[in-house]
Amino acid sequence: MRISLAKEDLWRQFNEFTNEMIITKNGRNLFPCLEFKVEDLSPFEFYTFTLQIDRIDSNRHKFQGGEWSSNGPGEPCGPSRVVWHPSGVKSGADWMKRDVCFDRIKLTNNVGVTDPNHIVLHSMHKYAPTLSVYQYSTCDPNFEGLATPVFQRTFGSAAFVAVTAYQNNNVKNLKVEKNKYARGFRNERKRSSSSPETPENSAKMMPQNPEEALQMQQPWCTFPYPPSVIPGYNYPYYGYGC
Amino acid sequence: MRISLAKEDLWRQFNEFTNEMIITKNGRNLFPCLEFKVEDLSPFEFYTFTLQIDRIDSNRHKFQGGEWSSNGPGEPCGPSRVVWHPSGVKSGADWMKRDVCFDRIKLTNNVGVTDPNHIVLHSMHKYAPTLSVYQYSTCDPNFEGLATPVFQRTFGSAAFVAVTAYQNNNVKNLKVEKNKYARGFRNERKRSSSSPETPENSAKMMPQNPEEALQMQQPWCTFPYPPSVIPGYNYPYYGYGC
DNA sequence: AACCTTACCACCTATGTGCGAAAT
DNA sequence: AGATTTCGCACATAGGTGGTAAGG
Repeated sequence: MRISLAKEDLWRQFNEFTNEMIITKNGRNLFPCLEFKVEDLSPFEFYTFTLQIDRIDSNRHKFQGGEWSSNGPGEPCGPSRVVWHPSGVKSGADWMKRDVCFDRIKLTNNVGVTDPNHIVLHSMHKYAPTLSVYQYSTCDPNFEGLATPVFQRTFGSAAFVAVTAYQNNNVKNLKVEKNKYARGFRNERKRSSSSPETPENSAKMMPQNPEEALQMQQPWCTFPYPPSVIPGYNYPYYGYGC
Repeated sequence: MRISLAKEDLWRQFNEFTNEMIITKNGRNLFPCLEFKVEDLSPFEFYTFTLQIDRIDSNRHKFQGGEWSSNGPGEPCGPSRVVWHPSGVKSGADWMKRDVCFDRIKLTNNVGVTDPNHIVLHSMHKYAPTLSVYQYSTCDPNFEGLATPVFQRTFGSAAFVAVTAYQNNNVKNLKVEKNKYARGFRNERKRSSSSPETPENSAKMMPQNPEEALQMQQPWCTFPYPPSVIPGYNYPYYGYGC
């Protein structure tokens, strides 16, 4: 089983500035989208994919003088919400047909939300996504018990600070440049998005060396909930609305 | 198991004029949407839903002098394309949570289409949708053999003539009035959509009496393909695209 | 001619962006 | 006083309508 973050080059560009993700009351998409390239599953075994977004340190952070630094102790970590991939239980052959994409996930700071695709985060705290893969030799719904993932990894190259407004103009410019929905802001000024505004605000969170980066792919605290395929219990509702 | 057509009142209004559905090369939505109210399934049994659109007579039709009449023999009937509901195999409890809606189906006259949600119809021929329900006591993928539906009904109140342009202004006006995407055409003229333009072009296809209508809910010719839950074979691809 | 089909169009709905003033 | 959050906004993408003129 080989699983890697898709659009890794784009993620790396954001990560070099320390990535930021907007959180709003009604929920905001991640950009880039969380998407994974999946290879070498067993074609006739069955799998489910879940994603959670874990805190990667214990601090609150601030952006000052062009760089991120600690701003005292952070909020306590609660359990991370586990989001099932909407496709539910599928064969390995089916999963490998295309990248596994969690593009319905939205980030929010509204603790009251009920939408299972919304993930509540604390602003000015650091996070990274964790992908878990569970395997079943059948999709028999009578399956009981708690599964242990056959694969689990936290992707440090997709780490970010949750914010309610962009702090680093380099990150903002790169979002405007790469996200098609922000096209309306591209030619407002002669943008210098590829050249950092201040030289010192790059590469604060992740080491440039990919080998070192791999060492960092561990969340600071996690409370994973193993998925169950018992219908109605923690079952993914990504309905096909009507 | 009780299954009925949702939005029946709206369907009835169209049916009184003889309903029409536009077909295009790239595929056109049905309006109203095919949607079914489902009650009294066994909560812990598993079900799949399929829909097909069957010819309900053997003729070609024409709209002349404000009414539909036969226009000679119709095209030969091929097998109706069976469209799985995108939710695949779900428990009765899950299915009953909301109406079962086939809103991704599109109608086309392009025989070369590959999209599994596109249904190819002949213009100027009459059709009605048939819903089939299959039941499984498990969603074990090793299940083999051809299933017999536990429920199957052709809904005559949702019958229509496939057309490339609306023939009956009463139908067109009702579509404009009821479909939110046609709002731009509502105030072009003082519309009289509720009052038929010609008195004689109503109620040609379905009897007004609900009891008689029930007798008509049989397709003229069908070639249903029972669904299989073997992955990869005729498996619904309503992906969660990315 | 008469009938039917096609391609492009204006006008909708719905939703994803960052902006910037105002509120907290 | 300063940092952070909220809200309405203009401007994008994406896609669903029937109209209309031209084509078959």
